[in-house]
Amino acid sequence: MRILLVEDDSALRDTLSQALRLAGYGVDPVSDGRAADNALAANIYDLVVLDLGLPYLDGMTVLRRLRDRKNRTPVLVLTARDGINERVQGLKTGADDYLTKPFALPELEARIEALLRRAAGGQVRLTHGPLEFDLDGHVVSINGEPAHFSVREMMVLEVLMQRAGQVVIKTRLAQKISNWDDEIGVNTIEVYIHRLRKKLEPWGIRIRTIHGLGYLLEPYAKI
Amino acid sequence: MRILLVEDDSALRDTLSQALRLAGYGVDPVSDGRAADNALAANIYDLVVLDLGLPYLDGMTVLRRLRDRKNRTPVLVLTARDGINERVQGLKTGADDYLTKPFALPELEARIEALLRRAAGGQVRLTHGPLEFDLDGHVVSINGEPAHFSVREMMVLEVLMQRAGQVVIKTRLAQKISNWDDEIGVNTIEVYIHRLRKKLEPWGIRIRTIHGLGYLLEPYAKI
DNA sequence: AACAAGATGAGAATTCTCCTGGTTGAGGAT
DNA sequence: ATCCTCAACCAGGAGAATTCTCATCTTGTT
Repeated sequence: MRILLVEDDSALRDTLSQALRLAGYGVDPVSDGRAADNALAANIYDLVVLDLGLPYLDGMTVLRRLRDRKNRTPVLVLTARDGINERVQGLKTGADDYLTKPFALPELEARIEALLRRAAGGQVRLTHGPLEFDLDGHVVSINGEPAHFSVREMMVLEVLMQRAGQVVIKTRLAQKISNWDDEIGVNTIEVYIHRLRKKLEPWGIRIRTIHGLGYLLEPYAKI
Repeated sequence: MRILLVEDDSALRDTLSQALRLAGYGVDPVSDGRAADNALAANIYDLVVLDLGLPYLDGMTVLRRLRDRKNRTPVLVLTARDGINERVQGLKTGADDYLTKPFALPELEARIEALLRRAAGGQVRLTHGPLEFDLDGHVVSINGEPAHFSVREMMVLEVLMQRAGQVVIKTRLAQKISNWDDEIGVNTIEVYIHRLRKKLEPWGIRIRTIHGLGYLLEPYAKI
């Protein structure tokens, strides 16, 4: 799997490319829009991670030029926290997903995986009784009815579902969900668990507390 | 199991190496990045505990150099909570786990165990007749039914099961359970043994007392 | 028998969880 | 711009569960 990484901040570029290599991808890091455009014209990539604020040639332009060449390579856009409009514009222009900085590295990896899966035609669903979680589309549904869950709620739920029947330690949950520059308190996790319970218990899906350790998604049993 | 401990604060280094030795690991403590780099080039370790703020050679660099040598030894990174962005960006890079200071010693030990298990491949299940203990998932079940055990009860049970049929000295149990600083009385162990017996004897699982020494999980025999 | 070691039940001390409510900040609507 | 809504996060206190000690009783050893 070959990824083109377009990011002008050199520290971040190094960090990301090393992380992605460790995750098993082949990474070509470039630092400006012109280099990205050239690389995309000359090579075939499985995915592009594209920062928007770039020297020489704007990220948005790179994306537009790519799509103009009828190239459907998945593109994951990185935007600054306050680049609200950019995001909307990016999705319109043909980005497949976006992530606002700062983001948690695991989340980037998760989204990359999801995009690659989608591109490969695969669809990944976690199910637990009447509960379904479409990781690609970030959609949760119960009994086929789409249900509303916030981003954080989904993150917690995803971890719990992936380890259903096993204890997930609270600090581990906190780490999975935190951004990379500050960790959230464990109390926050408790609040999300509380909210998830409110939404899930009416459907017979229970999250058990393991005192002193964490939480566990109980195996589903019909009532 | 051989652990390289890289920590420049001498007090913490001593504390940790002592604790890890008590937990049964072979520990090589070093105090700076250069020493760590040399040690890693010359020896094979099962795990590295790596502080990031180091003299002579930065912890992040040690890690990168290690990975550049295609060395996959698990690395657990320790970071200061206030050592904000600079390192925190890179710390998730190539580290297998990380822990922010200050941390509780039991948590460090738990994560070390988890990393070693993961490196050894696969999940660990202890079984003893109808009793099953999934260490990673922290789930104990009897005859397939999940059973409720408190954290401390699990700790004692784990040691007993790992050395089933052999005598476990009481102080070893006490030390497995004790926290950072304060030791607990021997009677406390007796209480937990008592509780375990109450839960296990109905299923024909017996813990024998070896007077003056400790306890022993009897080989399981059907009734 | 006399002493030491262990078992046991009860409860105090400690730790953990749950939940309410409030602050902040982003994004959308007016 | 300004207001509004909603998500994210944290603080704090009531209540719950666990941990651990103590006092007492039982068992084992010499």
